[in-house]
Amino acid sequence: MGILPKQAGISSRSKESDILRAAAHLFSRHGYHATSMRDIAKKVGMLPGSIYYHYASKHDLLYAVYKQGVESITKEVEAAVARIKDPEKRLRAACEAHIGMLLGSGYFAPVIIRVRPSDVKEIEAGMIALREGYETLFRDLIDDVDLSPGVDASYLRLLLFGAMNWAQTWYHPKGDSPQKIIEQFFRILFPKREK
Amino acid sequence: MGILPKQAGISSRSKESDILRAAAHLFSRHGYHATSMRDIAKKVGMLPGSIYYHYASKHDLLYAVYKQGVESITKEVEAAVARIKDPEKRLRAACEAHIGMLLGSGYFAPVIIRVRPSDVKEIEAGMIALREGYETLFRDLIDDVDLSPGVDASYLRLLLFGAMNWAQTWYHPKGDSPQKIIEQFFRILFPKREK
DNA sequence: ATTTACACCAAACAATTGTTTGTTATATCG
DNA sequence: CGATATAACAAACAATTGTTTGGTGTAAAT
Repeated sequence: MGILPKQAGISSRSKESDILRAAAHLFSRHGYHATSMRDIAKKVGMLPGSIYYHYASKHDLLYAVYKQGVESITKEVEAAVARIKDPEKRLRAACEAHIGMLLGSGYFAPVIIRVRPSDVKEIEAGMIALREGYETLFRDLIDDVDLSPGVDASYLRLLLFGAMNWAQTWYHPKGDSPQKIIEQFFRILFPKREK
Repeated sequence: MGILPKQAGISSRSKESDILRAAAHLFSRHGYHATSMRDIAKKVGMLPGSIYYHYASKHDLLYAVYKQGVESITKEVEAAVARIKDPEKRLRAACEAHIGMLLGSGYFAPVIIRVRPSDVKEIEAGMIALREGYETLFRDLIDDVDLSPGVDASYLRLLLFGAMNWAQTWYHPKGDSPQKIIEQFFRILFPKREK
């Protein structure tokens, strides 16, 4: 014991990442409770019990997916914000990245919206912690924006978050793109005076 | 041990409405798949199989709950809007009613947000139809409002709906009241010029 | 060549799921 | 009263759930 597992070559010796991807796909599409371990195993092409070699339980697997979802969307938002100075443009770039991750082709980020922490009590606290860490990003971004008098920053964040996250329920790839959606939202929230 | 005394008289004719209420409560709190027929039966104080005397299946029961949820929130919104002439005030009253029903003490309306049509394919079409009928209400209300140039009415509706519905995930009774929430939202969306 | 650790298979486990069947108690009505 | 409809119980059903256990093949390490 004590020897770290050798990473032998690049070959796909383990299906761990496939399991994670398949789980993310199914969790994001059908939710946690409507997805069975057999569904996941079938998608990967292995037997249900084999998943337990990599993950101790179903909610452990969800937590791994959820964590990767938060990390990926965090990374994307931070990258989008970098190099931009103007606070409002920073917020807008962050929103474009956020909604892009939620509505895009990836499967991990959508899970953090689709699956509610209260759905899985065993890991509820952990999910909330991850989600709050991510939301802090937006808290900071909004704090830097010059808001109209009387506008509460917290409520602006909740409004914006709600609008974006809810898009998951009505968005269709054939409709407007995520960027177009944010453009429309910002046209409403930050109207530019005629020049 | 208690053999319940037979209650002669008007009171307990049928437990159908109790079933509906219990189902609404559990569906709104835990979602559809995380709620079992046994959970519902237990809450009502009857055996699981007895539910099937009143409802043919679990998704039939959900549909009944969902329908009553839509009907109740529709009724409340229409009542709130009546007698008000000013389009913006009408929209605001509607929103207050909407979010009041979602965050209030009732259990039916929250179900239409908590349970997604895609969660239950057997009744997906029916749920979508009900939901769209309700959203038409807001479509009409927003159409009457004088919007800033460049603001798309559809996107305003989606933004508003998203913000309100998402409140279900962060609202806490100890925090601001539903009315206060709408006040903040409207302060952001419809800023009043200084007079 | 033998051992060892890895990654999975094969099969079962107990528990829970939605649902069905047959029966029974009660209230209403002719 | 007896007949009938209502509304529930009691018990089981087959299927599915998350999970466990022991075995197996393979590739690397000794």
